[in-house]
Amino acid sequence: MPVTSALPAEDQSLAIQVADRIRDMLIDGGFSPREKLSEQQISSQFGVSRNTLREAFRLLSSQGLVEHIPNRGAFVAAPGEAAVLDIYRVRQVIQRGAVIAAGPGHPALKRMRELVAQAETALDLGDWQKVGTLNMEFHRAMVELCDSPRLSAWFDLVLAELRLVFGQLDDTAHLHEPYVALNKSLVIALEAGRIADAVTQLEVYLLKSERAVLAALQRQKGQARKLA
Amino acid sequence: MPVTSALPAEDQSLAIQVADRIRDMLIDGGFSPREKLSEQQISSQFGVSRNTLREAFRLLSSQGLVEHIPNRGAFVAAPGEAAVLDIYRVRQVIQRGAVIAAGPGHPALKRMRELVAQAETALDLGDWQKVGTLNMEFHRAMVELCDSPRLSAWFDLVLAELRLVFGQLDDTAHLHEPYVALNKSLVIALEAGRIADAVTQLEVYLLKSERAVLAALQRQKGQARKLA
DNA sequence: CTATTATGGATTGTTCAACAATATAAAATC
DNA sequence: GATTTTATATTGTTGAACAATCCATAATAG
Repeated sequence: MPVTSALPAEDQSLAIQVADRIRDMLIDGGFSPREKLSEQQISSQFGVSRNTLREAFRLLSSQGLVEHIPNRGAFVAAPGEAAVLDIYRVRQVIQRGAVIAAGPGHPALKRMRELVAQAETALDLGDWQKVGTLNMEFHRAMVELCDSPRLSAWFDLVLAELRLVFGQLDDTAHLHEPYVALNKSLVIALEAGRIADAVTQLEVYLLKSERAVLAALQRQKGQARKLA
Repeated sequence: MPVTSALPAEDQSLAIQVADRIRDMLIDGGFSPREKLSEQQISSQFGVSRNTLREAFRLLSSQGLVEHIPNRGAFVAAPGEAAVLDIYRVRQVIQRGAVIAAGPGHPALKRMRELVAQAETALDLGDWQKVGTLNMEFHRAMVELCDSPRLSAWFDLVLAELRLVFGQLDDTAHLHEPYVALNKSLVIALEAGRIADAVTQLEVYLLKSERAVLAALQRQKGQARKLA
């Protein structure tokens, strides 16, 4: 699930390798939401120099995964409601474009079908983690319908940011569960060439998903307040 | 015309300031297309250290304006046909989304109208340079119809890359000339709420523009061959 | 006791100098 | 003339240093 540079990690700049590793840790909760990323600590932890680490921070900051405050340092980004609203606005535009661009025999479409199937089995097994990743993969594949490397690459970044939001939540377990069926229905519509139908379904999907994420975020905020 | 960080250049990290300056030079032709950007030379030229310059390169490289080849250094990106095709595919998706999202009283719409008016006067004066910038501003404003900071910011980067293509061309003079009228027509359709009409016009616009750019790029390639 | 102002310590921002690793150019060999 | 070898320059990365800035604590004034 790139976001991370495609190359085999070797013969890539150290800074990029480090950025990839940190990104992974950010996404699967290796850091706390607003945690400060100390240059000294992390550079020694990763065994690289401060300069190299700073290059990595620059990348992550330009991707919205860490917030860089001048003279204060780098912090784990904690996207709030505004960010979620914005991200779903982006998804609305781009994924609608993807659905409209969907040709019937497109390879990405086949991949979407496969991913739905895998998600269904994962759902039966109760492997929520996997359902989540597969759902993300599904939407990544959808954007590939556009056949635009730039669009796909950037959408990856947006999804990474969204995953950062998920990381802030406690009860991510059933967050993706209701959507497997919707995804399947969407694929069927696309394969049948019922574009207008698919667009409607997508809009419904995104709206539902957005609300669920916002609600979960609200709950989280409430709990955080209680603790303080 | 941001792409460049919004802040007043002061109290921003030096690396970002440098990146902004280099970006400006890249866009208005301060460097040749495939020119090598020597760390030593440029760092001394800008009066910053190599480390700081490298941070700037990382940013520009992640924005597609310079190509970073491991152990070889940074080069001015020279987007080719593939990049142009991709960029226009992106524009198709995003700007179509923008037009669809256009509410009648949206401030961005007002700005679009103003920009068209300014472009018309610039056209009369034969100020091609200005016509070009205003055209870019027009499309930037169009994307603001989405009310999405992320989308706008990223679209800026894509436009910057496109401007880099223009920088490779010799005869950019009349490249934007035919489009002022189309822009005006588009605004009128939007203000009248004729969305479907506007979408069609946009598609026509983008197709024409894409073809013109590709043709100019082809010519350029031919000339380059002749010289070699 | 509260509010404000010093003060000291820690972290970031930036530079410099060094060295290893890699690529480019030139020279030497066949 | 083609290939290998040698030299040279450039990048990749590190470590140490210092100025600038922030933060928390202590000192001071009211």
